[in-house]
Amino acid sequence: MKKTRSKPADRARVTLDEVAAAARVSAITVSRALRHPQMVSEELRRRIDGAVLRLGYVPNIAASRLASARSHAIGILVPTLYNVIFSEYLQALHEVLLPAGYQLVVVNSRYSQEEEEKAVRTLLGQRVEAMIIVGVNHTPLTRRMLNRARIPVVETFQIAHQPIGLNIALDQVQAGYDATCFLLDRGYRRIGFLLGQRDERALERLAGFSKAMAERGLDGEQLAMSLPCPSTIALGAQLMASLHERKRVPEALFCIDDNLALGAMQECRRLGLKVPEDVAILGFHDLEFAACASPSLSSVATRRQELGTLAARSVLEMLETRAPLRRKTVNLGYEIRARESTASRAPERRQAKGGHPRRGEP
Amino acid sequence: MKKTRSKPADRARVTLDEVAAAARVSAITVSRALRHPQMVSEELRRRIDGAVLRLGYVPNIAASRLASARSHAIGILVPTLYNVIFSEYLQALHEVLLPAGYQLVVVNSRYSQEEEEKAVRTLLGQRVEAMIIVGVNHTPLTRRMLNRARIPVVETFQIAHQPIGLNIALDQVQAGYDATCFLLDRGYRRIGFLLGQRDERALERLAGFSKAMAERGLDGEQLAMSLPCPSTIALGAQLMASLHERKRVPEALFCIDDNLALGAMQECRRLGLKVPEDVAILGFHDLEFAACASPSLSSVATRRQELGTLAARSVLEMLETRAPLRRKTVNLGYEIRARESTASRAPERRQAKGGHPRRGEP
DNA sequence: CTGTGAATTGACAGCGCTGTCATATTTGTT
DNA sequence: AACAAATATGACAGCGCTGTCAATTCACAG
Repeated sequence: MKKTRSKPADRARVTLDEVAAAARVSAITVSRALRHPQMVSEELRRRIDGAVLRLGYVPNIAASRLASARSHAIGILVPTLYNVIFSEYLQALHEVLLPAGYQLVVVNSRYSQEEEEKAVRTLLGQRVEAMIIVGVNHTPLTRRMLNRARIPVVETFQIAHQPIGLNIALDQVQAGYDATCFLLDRGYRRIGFLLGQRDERALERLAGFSKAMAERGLDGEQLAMSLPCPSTIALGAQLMASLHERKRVPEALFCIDDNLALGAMQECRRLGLKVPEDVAILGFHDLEFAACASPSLSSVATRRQELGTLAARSVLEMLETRAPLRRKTVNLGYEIRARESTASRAPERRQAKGGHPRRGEP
Repeated sequence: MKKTRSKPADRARVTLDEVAAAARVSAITVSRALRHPQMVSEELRRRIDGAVLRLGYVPNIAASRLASARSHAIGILVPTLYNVIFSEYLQALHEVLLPAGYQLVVVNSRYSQEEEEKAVRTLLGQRVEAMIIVGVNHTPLTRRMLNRARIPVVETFQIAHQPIGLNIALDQVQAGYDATCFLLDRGYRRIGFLLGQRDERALERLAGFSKAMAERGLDGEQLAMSLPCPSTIALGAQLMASLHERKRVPEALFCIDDNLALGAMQECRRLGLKVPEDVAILGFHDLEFAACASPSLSSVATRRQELGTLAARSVLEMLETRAPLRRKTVNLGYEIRARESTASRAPERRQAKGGHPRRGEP
């Protein structure tokens, strides 16, 4: 068989050629036997499989990618792995994309556009065949690279004003607005807002909150309280404690997510504050524990698994039809789930409309 | 410059050659300018950087890996992404390995040895330079592949009886045993055990629990209750509800992790059961919310970030010193944190029996 | 002006695999 | 029996980059 493969025990790295030699066939036949078994005769297939097993051959993916100009990889960009939201979303992506024969390359950008840019460069360098990204705000260079790559790009979780490709999202600003109105409609006026780090999605929800408050002549920004930490149950407790300490416990608390909400609720119990009588609490995302918390936690249910599933399916479709540049926004919406933690305050005084511009400040 | 690069607008994929042509230098110089800028004169570097930017060049990593026989990638295997434990662990790995110039390829095996085998094959195919794996039980083929690969291998989270390479862990059986003794020492006798899916680590802790119970002539297995689901707060609530329904609420409950514990605690509140008076509850892992729960949750603190950090640092060291085959077990231990949820039942009778030595510390 | 060594730059040959097309080999058809 | 069609296998080139080593340039001492 052609040029004898050299290296004696070079690297313990068995190559296709060596397998071919062992099976007394050509390299290309081994390649075929592995990728398209039905194209090779039973006899050779057995010989080849035997040699593969015996030698412990593992194909070199770099070589394969280079030769075939196909990476079978899809780039996934998330801000952090340390958040159930994205775990669920990733899970959904896995579920659709792996069975379809794609490999996922997951990178976290740690909430930084600069890291995102680096990650995009890396992923494109790997010649990923598509890219699914959380978020819509990128550096100019990131946008340029993505546009030039001519691969399917999906931006998720936020509505894009200028989508690069497909955009599958929920309207975070509107969700923040609606959730706030939900509280306002139930008679709450002094409404606080709790958040952890001020990432894009948090800021959009906050903007919605502020807008709703402003419309009633209330100052939202003033009542927002944050610490630059991942939003955890412990942080919720801490923020609540801090509110209490400063005697700024509001009538209702809109938390950036259910973790903060649950933490706040637990701290309330500790402080002897009743939920919802003393403080109503509204979360976001409707995480698994919201419904079973005690009192059960009102929340804004989002469909992040569907976000993932839909993003993945769309990518698959675009990859098949080779129509990468579809620009379109799909809004998956959300749903406010009223539970015990936000029972109505006053006997429905929502028609009082104009509202009192009473500032929430003590 | 040499052989004119062909393709007109072939794939919008700019190659090194094209950059080289644009900058009027040789390809190898461009390669150097990008990888070792200090080896190239100021003048050329500027020209090259300009061309790179202008053309939007992104290096083809497959080609680079093939040519250099270095992947700069490290394979990471976890059973699931949907568990904070592993998120924290991954975070730690990222923190050490990325700054060192390595790329992480994270694969989840979904708690299946078969999937793990496939994943190992994939990762070795990518010629990862090291492998960090959660768990110690693998298929024979997986073990063989890992042994043959001659790369640093680290198994984590469980003590390996036959480590492939390095083993960084805590003794899960011992932890389960000690935690159970902790409850027994506080006077609890009817102790239940709650778990979700029966993964390796859960089973080891359960084994420790059963052993401790058996030593006192109590039947542990009988009191274990599980459902094959990821262990979540909601599942904890569900299991607790089910226990209550069947009138099998024990004196104390050892939960496989803090999620189940918190869920159980919340359900207790709902059912009007007092913690710890009616049921004591002990969790595992000391997740972020344990200390701030109300009542605060006793738990067995594990050091999964350190697991990650240590694993990553060791890999780095092995990669540098090229001493891949070190076989060794490092036991990081654990610590039982007694909080409100397991106040002593009887007036301190723990010294009654000198008890079982061995704190978790190595 | 020449020699020396350091600093730059380039030529060349693959890395291990797959796409393409050519070459057997077998089977079926008239 | 002769040929077409289908099937199975192989030869070859090259994917885009980097390791190696040679060639060139330059500064400076002798």
